[in-house]
Amino acid sequence: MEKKTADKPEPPGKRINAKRLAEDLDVSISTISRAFNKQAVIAPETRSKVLDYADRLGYRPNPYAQSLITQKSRIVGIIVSHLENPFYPEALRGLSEALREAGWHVMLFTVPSGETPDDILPLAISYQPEFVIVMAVTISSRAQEVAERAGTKLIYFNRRDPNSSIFYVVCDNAHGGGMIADHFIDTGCRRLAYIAGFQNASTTLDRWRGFRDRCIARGFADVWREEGYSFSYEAGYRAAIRLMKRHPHPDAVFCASDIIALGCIEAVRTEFGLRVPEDVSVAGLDNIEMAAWPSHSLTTYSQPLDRMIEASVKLIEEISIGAENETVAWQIKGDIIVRKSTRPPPGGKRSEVVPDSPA
Amino acid sequence: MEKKTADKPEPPGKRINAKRLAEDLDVSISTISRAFNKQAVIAPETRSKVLDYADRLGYRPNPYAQSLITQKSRIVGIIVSHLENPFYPEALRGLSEALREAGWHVMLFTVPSGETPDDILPLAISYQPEFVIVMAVTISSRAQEVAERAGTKLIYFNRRDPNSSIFYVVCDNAHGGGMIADHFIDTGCRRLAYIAGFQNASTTLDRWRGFRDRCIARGFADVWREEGYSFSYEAGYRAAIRLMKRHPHPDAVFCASDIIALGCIEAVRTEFGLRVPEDVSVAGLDNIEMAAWPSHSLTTYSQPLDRMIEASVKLIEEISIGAENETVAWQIKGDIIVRKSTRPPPGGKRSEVVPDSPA
DNA sequence: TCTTGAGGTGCAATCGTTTGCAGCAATCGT
DNA sequence: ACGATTGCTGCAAACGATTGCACCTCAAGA
Repeated sequence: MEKKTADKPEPPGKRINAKRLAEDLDVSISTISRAFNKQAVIAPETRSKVLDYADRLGYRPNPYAQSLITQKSRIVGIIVSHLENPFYPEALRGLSEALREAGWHVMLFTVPSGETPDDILPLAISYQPEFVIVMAVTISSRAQEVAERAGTKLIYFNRRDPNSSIFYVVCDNAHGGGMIADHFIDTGCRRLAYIAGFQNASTTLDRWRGFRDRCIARGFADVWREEGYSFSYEAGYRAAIRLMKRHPHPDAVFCASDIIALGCIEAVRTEFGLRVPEDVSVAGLDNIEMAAWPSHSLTTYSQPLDRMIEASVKLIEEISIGAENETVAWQIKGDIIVRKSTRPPPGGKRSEVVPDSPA
Repeated sequence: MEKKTADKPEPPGKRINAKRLAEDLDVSISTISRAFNKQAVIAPETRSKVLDYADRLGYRPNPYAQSLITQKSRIVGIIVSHLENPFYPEALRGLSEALREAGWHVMLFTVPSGETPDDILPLAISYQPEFVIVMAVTISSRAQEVAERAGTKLIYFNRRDPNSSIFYVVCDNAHGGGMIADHFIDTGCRRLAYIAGFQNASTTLDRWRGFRDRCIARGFADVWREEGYSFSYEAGYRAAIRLMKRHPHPDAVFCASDIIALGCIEAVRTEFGLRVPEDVSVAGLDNIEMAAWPSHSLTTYSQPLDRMIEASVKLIEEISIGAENETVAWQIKGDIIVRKSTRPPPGGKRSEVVPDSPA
């Protein structure tokens, strides 16, 4: 048997693999494999010998071979449909980083306008991710079956579907709606209105429910509702125009998202010549970064993004190691953030006194 | 040999594979494979028989086995570092959709603040994507070698590195700078300034070069330059404050990106009580969606995103099929879009007369 | 001295495809 | 009528890892 000296010159071509390392180091392929596997039994000095040499050669175990044999991909797919709403890039970034830290790879699937998540899901599962996070509208039950058959688990992020058993992570939207209602009423607003997003989105519904219920509870039974049909600046702009044509027009508008609220404010100002907040208070929900810009200074209810992300990753990790999980849903409370798009409280105090100038 | 009837009841467990189909249909595994491979020779009726049955069972070839044997992953990694700049979500969405249509899967890698693309690249190539699109700062030459050794090709998007041979796709930033300079000068501005982004980014440099050169060519030799240090609203806000403290203060500011321009406008208005565009013209470059909002109505130079994306995908496809490609770089011209953040031309005409109200 | 066990390593089967090559039946030209 | 061609299909060897099992060595205990 020919004795090999380690670190022999690169034979041309041929991607380097475990076999190559094994030959060079006079060990078996199994040993190479075990050196890379944390819980495998292997002599410490053997492991470091392998790892060092692998490092010099730039060797890493082939992920496809690994996935093939272990039936695990360490891939999480993310389906996102509305990147034009700044909340989603923020969420996407956070999720991507947190998943990466937890050792997952992220595969991205955007939903083109005109298509539904249902259309994309088959594609998303075609690479057999272990999980798919759906940051979008809901998935039909038929599509859910397809995913299940493929062995892919679905998780909703910022969505929930009361009719399905899909795990979800959301902020407490109803609580948010309630807080905004309180704030409006506490600051003397009386003609209250809501601008909705997508009609059937759980976010639209929950925020509306929380808002309206609190209004009713405090004696304001007829809250106006205007459909926005989507979560976008344009939607807010147009819905606000329709809404403000009422007589009397509302003096407080809760928008189903920050980006809707920004469109709403703009319409109120330019189309009706009204002042915000003197004539109309406007609040959103999300607390996107833009909301803090001085030009907007939007009162809003913050989605606790960090904790939502943390919960999502935790959920994935637990399901992944097979812990039969009783917590199928996370609903996390956020905080109201009062800025200058709503009337100041009677006392004149604001929760954020600083004029939000960039630090 | 036992005769199998097609469509037998699901044996429990066991992900279904080509072998299973082959047995059920009394053909070989090769035939199953060929049915899915467009250019394989196979009798049309055999193919449709296989495909139909596969469809009923929900079978799809295992991508890991495919990648393993073919040494191709059909995966494109995208490294993006600044999702808070709305240009990148827009670009990301477009790229993601175009790549998907071309049959590629997209793996997303975000660069956490405090880390560089160099830190992320090893991770990005660990899943052996065939390409990695870098929408971020530049990659060191050491990291480039690592990628090359792993067989992954790098492509810059909206970046270029004159010192490397990495393929890139950018818009004609220098042309953009020149167009803005012309516009400023044509509309009577005389004290011209530039707010930079990241100091060493090619975008910062090229836009500056185009802008300054044209200014000089037209007789305005001393163009002021203020560092922004990053492409963000806050950076623009702060840089504008420093810039406007000059005496005399500038009457036209070209910002290295739209998002910087928005911050700049806000600072000019709130910190100095000046009017835009009456006292100061402000222009950006990118033409992000927000730039068209009535509240901003930003004059800018549009990045031809669609064509840049098209070029990127074409580049990838061509390299992928081994066409030795002479076009290693795409530099695509955009258009100036005059809105209301800059003084109107003497004639009073604007290229966009419509007040940009959401359609 | 012999047995036992622990620690470490190698063998070989396996994951689910692709693809060059060989084989075989049917068709064609002469 | 017969060899050549064409059109399909199957065989079997990869691809590059993981892992249960067997085996070997050496130290400790009896």
